[in-house]
Amino acid sequence: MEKSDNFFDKVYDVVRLIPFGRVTSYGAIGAYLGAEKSARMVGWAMNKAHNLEDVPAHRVVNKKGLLTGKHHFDGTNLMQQLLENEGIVVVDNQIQNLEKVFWHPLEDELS
DNA sequence: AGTGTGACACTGG
DNA sequence: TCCAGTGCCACAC
Repeated sequence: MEKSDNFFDKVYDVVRLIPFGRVTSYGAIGAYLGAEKSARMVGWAMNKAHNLEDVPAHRVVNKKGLLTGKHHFDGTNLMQQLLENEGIVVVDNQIQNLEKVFWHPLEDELS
């Protein structure tokens, strides 16, 4: 444990930094890690992350704002429910007003 | 050491 | 905007 799989660990860290009522994309996280082209890897990281309660994977969606990973959650609409619970409007597994709820990891550093 | 895979992103039609 | 194909990189076996 505590292998600190650099890549994965960073992904988890970024996801945890996602503020309430905001979402981000795999690509954005990948870019933050310096692996913009490895967006797919981010999704894989989430695959393990969804086992970790510390990582709000429901706040991570694809660039289209589509809840691609909701299929991996316990229930069926659990991911959507969680997002709606944060004030995010989701329709047909797609986030509405994505521009408004979208959060950029790098932007957080700018603070 | 090699193969398969993946919750994506991008480009072309 | 949507559909299909391609690239991409790192992990798991």
